[in-house]
Amino acid sequence: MDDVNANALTGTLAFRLGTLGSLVSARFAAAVAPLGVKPKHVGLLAVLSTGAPASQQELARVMKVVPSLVVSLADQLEELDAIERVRDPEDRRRHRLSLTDGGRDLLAACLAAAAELDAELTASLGAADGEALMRLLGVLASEAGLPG
Amino acid sequence: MDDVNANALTGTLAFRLGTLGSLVSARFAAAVAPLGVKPKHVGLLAVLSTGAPASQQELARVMKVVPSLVVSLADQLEELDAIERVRDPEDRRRHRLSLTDGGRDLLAACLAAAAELDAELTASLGAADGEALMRLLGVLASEAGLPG
DNA sequence: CAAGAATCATTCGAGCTGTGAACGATTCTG
DNA sequence: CAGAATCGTTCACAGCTCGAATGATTCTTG
Repeated sequence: MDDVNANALTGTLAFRLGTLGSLVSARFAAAVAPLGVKPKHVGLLAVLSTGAPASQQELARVMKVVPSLVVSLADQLEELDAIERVRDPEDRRRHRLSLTDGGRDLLAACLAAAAELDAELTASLGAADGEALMRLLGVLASEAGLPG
Repeated sequence: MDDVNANALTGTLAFRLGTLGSLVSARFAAAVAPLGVKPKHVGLLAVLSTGAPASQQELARVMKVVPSLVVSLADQLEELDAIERVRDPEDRRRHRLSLTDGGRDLLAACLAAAAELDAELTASLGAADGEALMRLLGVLASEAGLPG
């Protein structure tokens, strides 16, 4: 009945990280979909929530995506009245993106969804193991040059 | 110079799992690309390496993908002489897929690549933490119904 | 100050993945 | 034996991301 299929691949750290990562990403995407956004949008909002308004180039660099992708993400977030996009008066090539109040609310809702997902994940682990996992992933992430 | 950007999202377990997962997946894909295969191919080979020849439906079910995707994966692996695809004499609708010797070699090479990637990952963690991470991810995976 | 190089945002086309719907062949059911 | 169900296959399609080309603006440099 159950598929107990452990093979040489599944015993690999890379495999477990990869499959769990894509599973968790899918679950997070499903959780924020009712809010009208996708994970990349949330990432953009989260970056904007720290510090001053940023140009799209900065966003692209921090998020490790191509600038043209930031355009469409920002378009859609602007459509939702979640961000404001104004020309930078000091350099009129740039756009200064900043969160609106609605954007802050939207981000908060997305973070709540992430927190709930975290709770579900750590529920099967226990508090101590949950924090241990956070710490280990943090080491790996910073080692890889990722935020965290 | 460095982007020290920790925001409310990056402190989330879901975010770290997601980003690390996609990073590791990309690295694994790059590692096996010279062998002419992609991660999904390796997954198929790995499933075939355990137990008897399987039908494509079984593969699709275990790998959690749609049967039509198994068709193209099997096509390409057959092209590489990594698997054999013969009609099941007992049910001539089915195909029985099995590894060839070359397929076993190919899988071994892919597993070696995965092991090397694992070594790189755990290098920054130390042996004890590396095993702890494996264990925690294993719990999460089996909790989620994934192989592992 | 003028001309060319560089930078920013935008648009557009392309590639790659994976999906779902239709189809023919085969087997099961009653 | 007739119809339903199953297997594999094909094909068109949507989603996501990237890269090149473009226009606007600013910087550089002679």
